[in-house]
Amino acid sequence: MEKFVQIKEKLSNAGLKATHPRMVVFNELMNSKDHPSAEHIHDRIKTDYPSISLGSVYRILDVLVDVKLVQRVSVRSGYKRYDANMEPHGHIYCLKTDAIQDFYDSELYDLINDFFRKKKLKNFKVKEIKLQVVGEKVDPEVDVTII
Amino acid sequence: MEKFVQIKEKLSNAGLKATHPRMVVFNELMNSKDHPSAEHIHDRIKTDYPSISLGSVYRILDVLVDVKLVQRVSVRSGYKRYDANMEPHGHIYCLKTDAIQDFYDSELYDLINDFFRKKKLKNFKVKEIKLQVVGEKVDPEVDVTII
DNA sequence: GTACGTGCAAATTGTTTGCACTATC
DNA sequence: GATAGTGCAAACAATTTGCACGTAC
Repeated sequence: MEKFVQIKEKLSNAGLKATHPRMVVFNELMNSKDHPSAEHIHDRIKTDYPSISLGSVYRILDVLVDVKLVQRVSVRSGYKRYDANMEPHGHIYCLKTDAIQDFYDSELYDLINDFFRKKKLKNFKVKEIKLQVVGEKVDPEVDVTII
Repeated sequence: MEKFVQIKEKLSNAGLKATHPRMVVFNELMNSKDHPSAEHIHDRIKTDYPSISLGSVYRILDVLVDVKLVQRVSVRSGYKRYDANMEPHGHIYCLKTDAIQDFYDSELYDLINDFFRKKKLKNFKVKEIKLQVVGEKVDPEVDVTII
């Protein structure tokens, strides 16, 4: 699996065995920008790797989340969705299509971080600040863009 | 059910029949500040109203969300949680205890709203902006406070 | 009285787990 | 070769649904 060299390294660095199923799942998630669920990922990879089981996909996603190579995105939908992008960013969630799109804006992130640097939360250790913009795409086929 | 007069009115105004189960569920949620799940609510009200079924609690919460008397809060947990507070506010989520606490700060909300007034999202109609502060309580027994 | 809501139980959906086997280190 | 990971199927948990009965308007 020559094409998985970087992925292999990431897994090893995280202290995980670089197994074939893990590389395939992680690779698929890194190449997806639509924040798929475990079932989505399973569907997509089983063409190339038919023997992979859904249970393993669930287990693999759990360990990837544990070692912080991947994060979960929580939205209204009744299932968990995943994101291999670990840079600080927000999510745009479309109620109509259930689509989740990444949203970057360092200016806004600075604003929010500055805020939490001034106002402190007592009795709480902040790990992460999640920002979700909920609404509806006008044209469901097209991505949202920022002007 | 004299104590439910205001609730009765809210339901009627929303175009819903003011049934006993609906009033009991809505009342319970309004008196909870811990963002309970359907099962939590069912457990809490069945002392006073033993005949109520869990299925009905689910259905009632769904219609209350539909008419915007109640909102869903999405966090990591594997179940849906509800909030009868419809004022704009954020949520503090504790990874250790699974507790959700409301978080008000008009200054921060102004900041974020100003931001989205300037930078527009193309092809997207924003309905709501959700802010979630994820982390861990130091003392799990005590609420988080803002300084 | 009628249309909508409810209780109950069964069905569905998403996720987790136990166990025998396999592959990585 | 030891240990941790996988496939498979069964178990579980949260939520939804069909249907006969009940209740608000």
